[in-house]
Amino acid sequence: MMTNAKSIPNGNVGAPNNLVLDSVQLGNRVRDKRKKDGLTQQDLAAIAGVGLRFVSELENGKPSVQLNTVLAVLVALGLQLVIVEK
Amino acid sequence: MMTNAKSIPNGNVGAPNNLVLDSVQLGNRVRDKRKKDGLTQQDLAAIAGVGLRFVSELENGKPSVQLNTVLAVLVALGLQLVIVEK
DNA sequence: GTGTATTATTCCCGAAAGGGAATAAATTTG
DNA sequence: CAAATTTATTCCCTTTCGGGAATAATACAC
Repeated sequence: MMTNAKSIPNGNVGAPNNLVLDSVQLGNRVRDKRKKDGLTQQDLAAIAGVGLRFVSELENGKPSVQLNTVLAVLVALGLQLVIVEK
Repeated sequence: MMTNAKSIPNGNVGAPNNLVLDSVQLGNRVRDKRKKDGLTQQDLAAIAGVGLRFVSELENGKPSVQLNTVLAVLVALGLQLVIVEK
């Protein structure tokens, strides 16, 4: 069942605004933005040109997703990655 | 030979400071930081716990790298990913 | 509650990631 | 320039991604 981590009725699990990032936070950001945009995983998958299964796995923090596919989803949501010095 | 993109004696190919990101820019960021830290690809690979070949491919902008492996390298370099709304 | 939409998970499977090691190519040094 | 170091690429191989489709499990209505 993929070990819960969200389940807060609200939405965003933690993380102030944007900033920092691991695969779980990435998934949460994607989910939040998708919902804010009123999209279903199916919609997003179609727009990004990826599989529905992938969107689900991504949102649930699967660590071994491929960068290009992730980027396709981010672009579809109007999100961008940035690198910062820690 | 992997289609050049760097070759500027200096270092950073473009991109103001940090910001924005696709796999090629990611590779350049990684390379720049590694050199700034005086590390060899071999060193970085060892520190990050990934293969030498992977570091080479990553720095050269291979799009289909896996997120977890990328993150391992970024962490090894003291770098972090951030998501921003475009 | 029952039914419906949304999401999570499974199966099958082809394509590819990525590790180590060896080798080639390129870059740096003396 | 030659020698040494660093980086890029190839080979072999095991593991796994990720798509589609079907199914289960949730969440959301009414």
